[in-house]
Amino acid sequence: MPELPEVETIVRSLAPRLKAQIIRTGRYQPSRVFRGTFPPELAGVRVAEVRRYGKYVVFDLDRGVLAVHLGMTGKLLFDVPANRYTRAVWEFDEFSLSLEDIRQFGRVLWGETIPGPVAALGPDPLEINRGDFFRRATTYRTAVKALLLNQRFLRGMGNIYADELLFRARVHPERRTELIPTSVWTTLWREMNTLLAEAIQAGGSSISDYVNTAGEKGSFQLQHQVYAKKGQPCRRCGTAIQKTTLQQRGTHFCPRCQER
DNA sequence: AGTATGACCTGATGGC
DNA sequence: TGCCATCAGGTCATAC
Repeated sequence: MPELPEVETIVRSLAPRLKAQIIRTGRYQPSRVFRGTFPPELAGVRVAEVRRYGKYVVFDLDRGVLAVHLGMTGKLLFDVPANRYTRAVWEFDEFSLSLEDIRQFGRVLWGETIPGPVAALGPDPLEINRGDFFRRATTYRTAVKALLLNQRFLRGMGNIYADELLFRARVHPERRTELIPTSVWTTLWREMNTLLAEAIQAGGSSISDYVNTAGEKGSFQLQHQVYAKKGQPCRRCGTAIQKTTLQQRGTHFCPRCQER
């Protein structure tokens, strides 16, 4: 479910409440989310920081690091009753924090330092400069959308924002990276920054059921120009938006504005 | 080594 | 109403 702007929104609502709080209990329902390894006993351990790392919500504890990926359907919610999709509950003095995840594509990782799979991710899209973006991008030979979805290239872009970015930059999703000129990489970098900033500003995109920890929906879906707009007229040229499949992901674009 | 392809889960939706 | 196929914001293991 959540991509960078949604996770950023979640982290911003989690951090003020959790910072300096002490975990009293952690309870875990056996599920795929844990990949066979549960976190150790965390009772009495203090939360130092909560931050976003790509699409992960990272809890820096006084002892160890808890990293939560929400997958497609994961939610972190305060003070909700348990249900069949509750995978983890952390109790604090004044409130509880629950992880719900219907499809179990999310994951909970623990490490004494940042867990390996998290550390292996590429730079943050909002922190990388133009030169590094260009240098990293041009080391790959693939369809540009596949590059944007590759978390080792950059951490945090997902299907919605890849499609929206490529529309803004007027680049066809299947365009080969080795054929993209420097000027277009510059455009992609610039548009990526404004797109993600605007999406964060709007609290992310709520397509069906995404909500932040306060139960509030984001509103950036109102600003989508191609995602889930199949058949609707392009906002720039009026041509019907097309939907295809690329790497088994629904891919939306304007066939006129985004030529191969 | 880098890239493409199923696999993993459950629920919602749409066509017949 | 029921059944079946398809789709969904993501990664991961395996096959070329």
